[in-house]
Amino acid sequence: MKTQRPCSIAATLGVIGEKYSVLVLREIFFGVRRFDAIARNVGAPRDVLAARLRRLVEAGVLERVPYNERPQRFEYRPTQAGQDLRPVLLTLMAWGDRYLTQVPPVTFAHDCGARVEPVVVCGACRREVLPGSLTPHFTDPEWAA
Amino acid sequence: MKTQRPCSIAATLGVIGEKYSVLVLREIFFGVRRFDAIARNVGAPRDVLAARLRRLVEAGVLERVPYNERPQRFEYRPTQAGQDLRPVLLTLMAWGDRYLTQVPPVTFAHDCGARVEPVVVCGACRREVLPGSLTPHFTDPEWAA
DNA sequence: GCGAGTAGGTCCAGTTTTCAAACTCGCTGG
DNA sequence: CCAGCGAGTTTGAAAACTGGACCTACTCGC
Repeated sequence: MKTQRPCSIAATLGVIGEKYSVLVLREIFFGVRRFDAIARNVGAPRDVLAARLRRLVEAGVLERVPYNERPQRFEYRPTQAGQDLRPVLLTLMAWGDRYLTQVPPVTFAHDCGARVEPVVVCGACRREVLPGSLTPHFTDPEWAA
Repeated sequence: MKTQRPCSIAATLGVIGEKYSVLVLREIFFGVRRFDAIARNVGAPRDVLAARLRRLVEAGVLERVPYNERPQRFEYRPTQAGQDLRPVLLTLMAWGDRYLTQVPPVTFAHDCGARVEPVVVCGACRREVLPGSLTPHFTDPEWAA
């Protein structure tokens, strides 16, 4: 690949950026853990799904654990790193709900009773991160914007 | 494409899920607005970049506005819908910073003075959305997990 | 006026991915 | 014995991506 700006967004996309990877994670978060069920729900070709699962396991996002000996059968579970991708899926879902659908196909109820509308806040001050409120700082000045 | 679960995540990926689309948005958020500069920074082939920009404009995420007549020159600006994708990029970046890099290549200072560590909270109760705290509800029972 | 440079693309041929369907392997249940 | 399931692998054709060359329309320095 050509040279590109060093960036954690690009790095993350190197793990979950290929087609279907995020949808696989969605199924995992819904509790779907078996190859055939994931294939059905995401609509991916089986060879592509096999490749994505391998990649996600290799990257430490999923774990491949046997649930049956003879014949050997495996299921896929999220690791802690996998769990920590949940915010990414929630923000993707929130945007789609707002701009692409009339009726959200899936909603989440939060513990507090409300339907979850995820909001991204600054971990320090707990206020919402608004467009103008951020100043980037580049570690490598060669790539400063 | 095969049938797949109806889902706002998939819908959103239909807009920004192709290779380079998210990196284009990253550049836009850094304030980079011109074709050549975006091409350099994301490392995409120029024809692919042209296709991505067309798609993002068509989807209402970016606007193509002239900044020069004779010769006609255009720049790309985020719409409100585009701005609202910022949380997606922030959560992607946060995950990469945590799991894939030692030194974050880019950090953001928030208005409050702190380095931003984005946290996703429930819009209603303002508490962090934790793994076990969500219950999915499916509009179409055929696709319930 | 002439060549070089800039900006925003398009076009091309070669490589890589993706696709849908068919097939394999090891079992289980009737 | 035969059918079926689960988890993949194989196959051959279609689609997407790749890096680079090229095109158009200017502007600048000489």
